[in-house]
Amino acid sequence: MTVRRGKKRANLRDVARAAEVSVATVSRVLNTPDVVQAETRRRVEAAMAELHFVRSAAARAINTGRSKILGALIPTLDNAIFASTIDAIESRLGDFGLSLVVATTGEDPEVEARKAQGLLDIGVEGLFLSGITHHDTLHALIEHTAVPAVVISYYDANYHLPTIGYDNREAGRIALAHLVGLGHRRIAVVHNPAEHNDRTRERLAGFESAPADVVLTRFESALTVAGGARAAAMALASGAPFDAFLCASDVQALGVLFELQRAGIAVPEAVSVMGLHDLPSAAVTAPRLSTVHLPAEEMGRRAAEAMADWVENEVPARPICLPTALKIRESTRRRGG
Amino acid sequence: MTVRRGKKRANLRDVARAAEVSVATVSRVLNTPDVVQAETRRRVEAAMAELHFVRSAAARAINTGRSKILGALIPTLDNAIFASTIDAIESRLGDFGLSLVVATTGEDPEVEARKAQGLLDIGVEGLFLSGITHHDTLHALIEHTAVPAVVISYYDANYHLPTIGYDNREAGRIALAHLVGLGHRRIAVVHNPAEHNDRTRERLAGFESAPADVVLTRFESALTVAGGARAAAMALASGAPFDAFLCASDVQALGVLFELQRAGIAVPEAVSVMGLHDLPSAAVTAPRLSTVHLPAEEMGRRAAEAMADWVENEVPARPICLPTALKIRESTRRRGG
DNA sequence: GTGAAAGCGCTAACAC
DNA sequence: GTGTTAGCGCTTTCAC
Repeated sequence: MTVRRGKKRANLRDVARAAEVSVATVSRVLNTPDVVQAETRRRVEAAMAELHFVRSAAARAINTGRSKILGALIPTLDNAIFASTIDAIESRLGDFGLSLVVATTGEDPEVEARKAQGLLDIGVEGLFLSGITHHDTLHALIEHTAVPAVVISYYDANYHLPTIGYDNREAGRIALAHLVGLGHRRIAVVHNPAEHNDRTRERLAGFESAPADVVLTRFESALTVAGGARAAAMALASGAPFDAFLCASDVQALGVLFELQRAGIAVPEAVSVMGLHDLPSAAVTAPRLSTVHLPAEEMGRRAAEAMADWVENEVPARPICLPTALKIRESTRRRGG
Repeated sequence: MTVRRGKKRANLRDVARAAEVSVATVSRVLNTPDVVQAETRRRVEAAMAELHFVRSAAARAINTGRSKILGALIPTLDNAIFASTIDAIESRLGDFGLSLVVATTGEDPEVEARKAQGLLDIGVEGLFLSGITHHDTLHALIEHTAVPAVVISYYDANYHLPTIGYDNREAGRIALAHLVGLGHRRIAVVHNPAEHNDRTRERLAGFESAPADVVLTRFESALTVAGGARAAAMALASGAPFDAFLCASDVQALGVLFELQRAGIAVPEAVSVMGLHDLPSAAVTAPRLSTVHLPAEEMGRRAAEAMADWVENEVPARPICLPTALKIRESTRRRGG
């Protein structure tokens, strides 16, 4: 069934007829205007305006083999973590005339594989993936369709797909080292479930670089502000004394900050709190959050550029490792200092 | 598995040839499987699997006139405000086999109009718009193309496009009334620029419902946590005494909370802080934020459903006004109480 | 139940 | 510079 909404819209032939030229000429003013005589072009443009002509993306795509649409698979949008990256990807892609459709996976590999199929069904030319942990089906899909795919938020030069991100383990190490350097020994580690999340797994591995006299106690909860608060409450309820809270993400660190304040525990006087990510709001909390900066925005931009180069010029993306940086603010202090 | 030579992927004809049937039959097993004889269908399905057949969305779209893609124009993704709504839209749309491509406008009407054109160029079947303030070009575009468009985050039954949202002015009124009912008279209003933002404008209008003896002083800054903090700092620096901070959005309220804490001003003992939106984290702050709940998620769901009904069954969306609700938590208290 | 064939709206040779 | 025309991959009558 062909759906006709209101007045059927004008097509190339209609414009050609109105401008008294051939469809080829109309197509030319659309694609290579400078090759058309000025006067002819003017007539065609007038006709297009008159008829409110909008070229059919589908027909265009079927001929060029290009949809100009890319797909991104991310765990969730409802969380500041991916927002700035997606924002950067979308914005940079726009500079190349490319669009982005984002699909959320809820961190479920099966959902991810299913949505990837859906993305391919609508004709995306390339895929942005988060991390390297994926369902076999997705891997097979990428291999069979040979669709350009780049991994973000993770760096591993040896992965079979190009990774454009940062070294999560190193970031974890830096955060841990900062705390240890401050003399903290009894550390509460707050993190989200790592089962399907390799970024978290790597950060936790980085935390494990602690010297033998440092005691790490893990508290796991959801990757939300509320989750962080809950984890802090669990740590407090455990009765164990902690010098510092080390969070696998700023989002949870925010929750930890709130919960400690609620409990009347002064940060950083009584306990230090360390984040990891450097969300925009991390610089504004009270106290301002010490954290490890992750170049989320630049990563998005670089990933978009690499993808554009891939789909436009057939240059496959290459791994990029972006540097992270320690941000010492107010939420961490020398033990007993 | 047969590896195809060249980069060309299998098409209907290839599958038909492999299964020794006609393209029509292959098309049938794709669209109306039950009308095909079981054995034939089995052969076709085997051939499709063997060739890793993926039907071309473009070719499909050109025939059906349907792209199954919708577009959303939102100010930004880098801000919790739209995230849950977009998340809900995307998710609900998925239930109807529809995809979403989101474009960010940075709250610039010209950018919005340009991106809307871009969305139409890639063939979206419908548009989600934020608020009712748009560039003339966009209005003209919507009228000429007759593309289904629904407005979210706003409610106005008389607007020429269906609005699915809430009454921002009423929400503002509720927030203000709560503060006034608590005995507050000197109120610092923290808000983002309202120039291109009718939601904000309406909320401010709601604030103006204050009795004559209430004094409202406005502090404008960016719609971010940092912006809220900055506005609070300005209010504090002004030297004027305030009973309460009334924020046009929770995002800014978070910043206000942080700044007040930094300044050593107890909330709600010394001053009340009122938000508007009820972000997930509002329930976790210290103190927990009193606010007016905006049904962001339900709005996204309802908007998606209305849009699906529109593009699938040609029933135009109708305005929906979702109720807001006062959430009294810990950040507001009776004056001197 | 299945096949043949006519398009859908556009691009890209190739001709003039 | 411009026109003619053959497809692109699929859906959809309409025969059989």
